[in-house]
Amino acid sequence: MATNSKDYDFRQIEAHWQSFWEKNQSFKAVADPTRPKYYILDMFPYPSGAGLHLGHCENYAITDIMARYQRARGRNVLYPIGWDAFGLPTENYAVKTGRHPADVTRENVATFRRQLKSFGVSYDFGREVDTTDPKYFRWTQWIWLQLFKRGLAYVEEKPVWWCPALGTVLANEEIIDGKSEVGKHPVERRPLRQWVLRITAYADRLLAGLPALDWPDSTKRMQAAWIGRSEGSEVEFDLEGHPGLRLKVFTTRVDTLFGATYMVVAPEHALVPQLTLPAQKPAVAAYIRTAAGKSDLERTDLAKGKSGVFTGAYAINPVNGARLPVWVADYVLASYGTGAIMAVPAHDERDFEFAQEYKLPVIQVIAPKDGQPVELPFCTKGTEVRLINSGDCTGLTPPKAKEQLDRRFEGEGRGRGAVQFKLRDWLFSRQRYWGEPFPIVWVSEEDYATAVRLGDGTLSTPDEAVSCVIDGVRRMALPLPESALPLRLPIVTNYQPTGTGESPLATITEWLEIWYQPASGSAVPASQPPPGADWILARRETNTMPQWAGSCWYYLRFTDPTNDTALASPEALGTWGMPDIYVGGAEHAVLHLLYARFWHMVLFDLGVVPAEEPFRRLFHQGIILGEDGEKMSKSRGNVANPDDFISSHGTDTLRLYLMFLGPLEAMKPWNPRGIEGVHRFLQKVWRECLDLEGGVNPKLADGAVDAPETLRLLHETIKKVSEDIEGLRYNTAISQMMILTNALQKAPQVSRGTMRTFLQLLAPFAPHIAEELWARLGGAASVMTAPWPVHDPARLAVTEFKLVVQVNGKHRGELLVPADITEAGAVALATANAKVAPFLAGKPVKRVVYVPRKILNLVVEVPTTGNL
RNA sequence: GCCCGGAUGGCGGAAUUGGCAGACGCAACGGACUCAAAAUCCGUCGCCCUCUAAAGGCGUGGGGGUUCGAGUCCCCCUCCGGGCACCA
Repeated sequence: MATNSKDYDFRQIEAHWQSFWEKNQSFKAVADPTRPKYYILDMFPYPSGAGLHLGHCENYAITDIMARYQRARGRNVLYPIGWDAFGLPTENYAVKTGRHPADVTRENVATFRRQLKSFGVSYDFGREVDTTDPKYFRWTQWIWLQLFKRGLAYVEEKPVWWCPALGTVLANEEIIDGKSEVGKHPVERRPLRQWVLRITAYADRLLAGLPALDWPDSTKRMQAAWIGRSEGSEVEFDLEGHPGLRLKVFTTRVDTLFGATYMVVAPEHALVPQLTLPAQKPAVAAYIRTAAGKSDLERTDLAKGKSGVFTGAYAINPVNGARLPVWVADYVLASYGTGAIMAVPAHDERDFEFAQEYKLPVIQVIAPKDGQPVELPFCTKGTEVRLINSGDCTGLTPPKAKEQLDRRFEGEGRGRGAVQFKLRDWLFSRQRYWGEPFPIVWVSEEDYATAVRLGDGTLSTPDEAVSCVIDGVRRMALPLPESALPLRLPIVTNYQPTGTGESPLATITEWLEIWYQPASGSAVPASQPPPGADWILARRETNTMPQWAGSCWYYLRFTDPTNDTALASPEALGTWGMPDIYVGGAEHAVLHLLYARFWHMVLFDLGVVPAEEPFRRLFHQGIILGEDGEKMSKSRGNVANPDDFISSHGTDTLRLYLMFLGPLEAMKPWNPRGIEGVHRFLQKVWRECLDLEGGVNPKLADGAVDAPETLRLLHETIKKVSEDIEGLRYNTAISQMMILTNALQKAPQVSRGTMRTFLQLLAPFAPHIAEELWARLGGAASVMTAPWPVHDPARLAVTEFKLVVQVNGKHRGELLVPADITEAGAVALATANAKVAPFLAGKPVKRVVYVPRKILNLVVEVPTTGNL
């Protein structure tokens, strides 16, 4: 079964075992109710033309080691891989070359698959999924229909980030410092019709689920901050001269209401036109125009200072009747809260800055309990401060005052306690070709009503129809019947952006303008005669879904990748469930992980998945930097290519070295010289197993026995390697294996069993050499099928230990003492010790600190002589 | 500005609950083997003082503290990395 190479010929050996695994389908995951399952997931790779880089290798080595370990532990492991293949780079490449993105994708995937196999990763390639495969995106579209049906998808004409250079709309997260993340092009605002998902409806649950997750704390904190839950109050202010009209604000400091000296509304606030006095109209209009033209970067640039303009209107403070001038200023965001605030400059830094700029009054209403004067703005709240100058609230603590005011306003129908979130709804469309088409058509109101009536509940229509105005006509979004999925992309010959903001799909008239049969979802071009009476004129949606869509649920598909009646069967979901561990970069801490949790919760509510949270345990591997300590990038020329190392040192060496570099979660620089060290380690393992002719090393002869120290070290190593794999501390597991190897090398003889046990420990990390040596030492079948060794606690027992003796906390000597020595016995030995005694001479021992098995610290009087 | 994480030999790192700082590896140096080199093996390898050694002193970014004892805990500061950034 093994090769016959005399020396460590890793090229031959690695190829041999890779084909062995392939032939034996060693990694095929088959449901098996007799064994506990273990589902290991990598973050979904985008198959770029550049191929696998070291970051991928790090990620996949981590999970592969876990997968091989869990298999050896008897778990039924599901360890799949697939391709998040929609997306901009491929489309951009197609634009440049005129080739179909699907062809480009196929080639890139083939490269990735070949590289992964040469890396020796134990994926079940039989379960590959590809987001661009209609069999897959059929279910992406299906999930979207469920969101649509539940009223979680809607259309809005909204100003979005438009990048002229890319010819596309970008999401906020794709813009870094006011430039496109891809290519660093300038961006501008442009209103376009967009699909939006109502993720805010799940804000509370997305936040509430976080604490129970076994995720890095920093990631949980980032998600919590992104969701941004904030408790406060809503208060409605009457407006002078506008009976019946009220201005509603959200504030977290309703307790400072007596200190409000003006109001601010966002430039986009709906009441601005109504409130602005004729004399102020030109100034306000000019201000709003300027604000609209500003980029988010300019608007949020804190260094620029605050600007605003007075509308001429006054609001009335409900607690004291004070007249509060209403200003328009862009430091108040239309998209948060009610888009309007009460300004309390004494107790808010932003309001204070604005009040200084425009000479508005500042009234202090919060003071320290002890009445000490403070510098304004004074933003402290809590129970150490009291209200002043606040009418009947004077003397209360802020929490008490909030309670009292909320209750009072609720009684008056003018306010209430309220919660706001920073989280915004999710902009879920792109004006691109290479994405999932939306499974809806736009139809007239009459046709919509008829279709819904005849559909009799079979269509996934929401309670409240989604509509928009296209070319001046009101159109309704009519979902395709589920039986008509997938809705495929039409073949186009030109992938260029239209430049109007619409996707290239808008130029395919034959596909776009159709006669449509609502019951079947069938379509023919509108240029032809209608096939029947129940066919209606319709227009397709030209937006496509963003890349996030396919990656929101792929982990479910892996459990049942070829199912064509459901996204996955309940049985498959029952067998494999959710990933037991999910490994990928921290750059996805917020968006991908939040979006996927959102979809998952919706699917949970639908009864499709059995758990509310998709990813119970999450791990982020650290970034591998270039040799220069900078991020690897082509422009810096510091990119290390995994293929080079695989051909020069073998994949076992590369895997082992990547894992040995340092803690898996740490950011660490790549040092190509260090790879020699682990390569030498594997060479040494080879030599300890085999002689120069490739036969079994004579020191492993039948009847060879291990020294007791060797056995103890072996069991220590079993324990440490097992625990370190579980805890993802691979670097220390590897050093422990090196320590054992060094000891085996020095031992005159080693039992065959000990060596084989060691090879089992090595196998998850360096599987090819472990298989080879295991077979050459007479191991049965494959090393992977041997059950994982278990350490024997009795072997770890020691009869003696080294006791460190300190005097006044300083290391003064060490003694080899029996394991069961008493404190008195230890003190007696220590005081008699030649190294320790001089430090005790003539000084009585004041105190003895004895930590069994560790240290003995004798505390004596320190002579307090004046001179040193 | 706010919230996190980090700083240990020439280098990557170890020390998981306060108990021998520097495991393991790289680099370097000395030796063995060799005609020679590579490979391999044996050894040295934090800094200072010292002819060498013995012995000692100092030492985990800086300063202070708690403790018999601090890389580890507390307070202050510096630098590096990540995230958020007018969210009322």
